[in-house]
Amino acid sequence: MSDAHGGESLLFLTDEQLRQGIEAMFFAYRGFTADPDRILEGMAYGRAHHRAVHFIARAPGTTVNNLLAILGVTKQSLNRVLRTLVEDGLVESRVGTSDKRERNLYLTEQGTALERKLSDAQRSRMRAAYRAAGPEAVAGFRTVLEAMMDGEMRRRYLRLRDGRS
Amino acid sequence: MSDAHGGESLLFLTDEQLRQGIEAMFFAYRGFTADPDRILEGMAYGRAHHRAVHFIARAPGTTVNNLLAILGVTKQSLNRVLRTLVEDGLVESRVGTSDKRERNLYLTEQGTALERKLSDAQRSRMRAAYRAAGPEAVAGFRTVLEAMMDGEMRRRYLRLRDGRS
DNA sequence: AGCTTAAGTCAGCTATGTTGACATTCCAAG
DNA sequence: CTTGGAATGTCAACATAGCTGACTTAAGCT
Repeated sequence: MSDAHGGESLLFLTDEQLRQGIEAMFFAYRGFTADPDRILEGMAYGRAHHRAVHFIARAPGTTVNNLLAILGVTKQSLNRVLRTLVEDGLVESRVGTSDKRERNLYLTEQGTALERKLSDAQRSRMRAAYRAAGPEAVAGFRTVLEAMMDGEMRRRYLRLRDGRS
Repeated sequence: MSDAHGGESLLFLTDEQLRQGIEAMFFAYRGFTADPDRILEGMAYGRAHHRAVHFIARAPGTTVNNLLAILGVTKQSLNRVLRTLVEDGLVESRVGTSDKRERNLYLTEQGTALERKLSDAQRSRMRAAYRAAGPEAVAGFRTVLEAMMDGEMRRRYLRLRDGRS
């Protein structure tokens, strides 16, 4: 238990420190989603559309099933979002080539434009935070976040990150 | 646009790095809320109840208005949550002493029990992540999160953190 | 041929957020 | 003392985004 942090105080593991971390996550996540949310309000879209568009941009040609697993929602929930995106011409759904039961999802030019707009806003805040915090803080930030993920989600995250999608 | 990666260690500011940070936030937040969510499902409560109970435990006697500002929701939305908590005997709402228009909110014994259960689960994951990442990573984690908050929320967070609540 | 899988759909439910309108209570300023 | 405004609470109506369950269609596999 009391492992070798070589004389380190373990003060960062007190309940008080943990609670501060919890609250930091809560408030930071609000900031994290604030800018895209602002862009989306007034459009007929919400955070769910943002997430779908993000991961389609991230892995073009991804299947519905894969997206379901990444987003962790039911197909009914995703389908509602996806349908509006396809109807509005932001997403294209092509019948799979090898397996025709599958649908491969792609952003249209219009979809790409929206994705870029949302992503620019979110990256811009991220960049400001990273710049203010410095490279070492950023490395620590990533390390803790990865340790906080559920096992299944961590695997998905790493696979995406390392391009083994 | 074509931001100079001027040969230097600004590698952590590339769009690719920022995107990875964004996805890390997304997946980590899922883990962050997973354990309390699991406890709450089946009870008549949800994440909104958890948040209310958390911040009442954090600052006993807080007013409804203060809670509204911290949670960033409308009073109607909070009121629905608060009402069920009061009806179920988890939260006590006392008329303010100096200003009788205000209501001061406190957890009952029962409310404290639920809060502890939720908080234990959430802290436990946090502790595991902190332990795995080490003190320096934790410091960086906190630094980046704070830099990511909106100004108003950062002020609230710091006030809570430093006990100037 | 028959089972499984991928996707999509319909119906209905829940949780959590939103506006808008309004009542009550109380403090404070004219 | 009255009036105006602030803090709180309530009611109604609605939107978003999640859920379950039941079902269809088409395609692939054994």
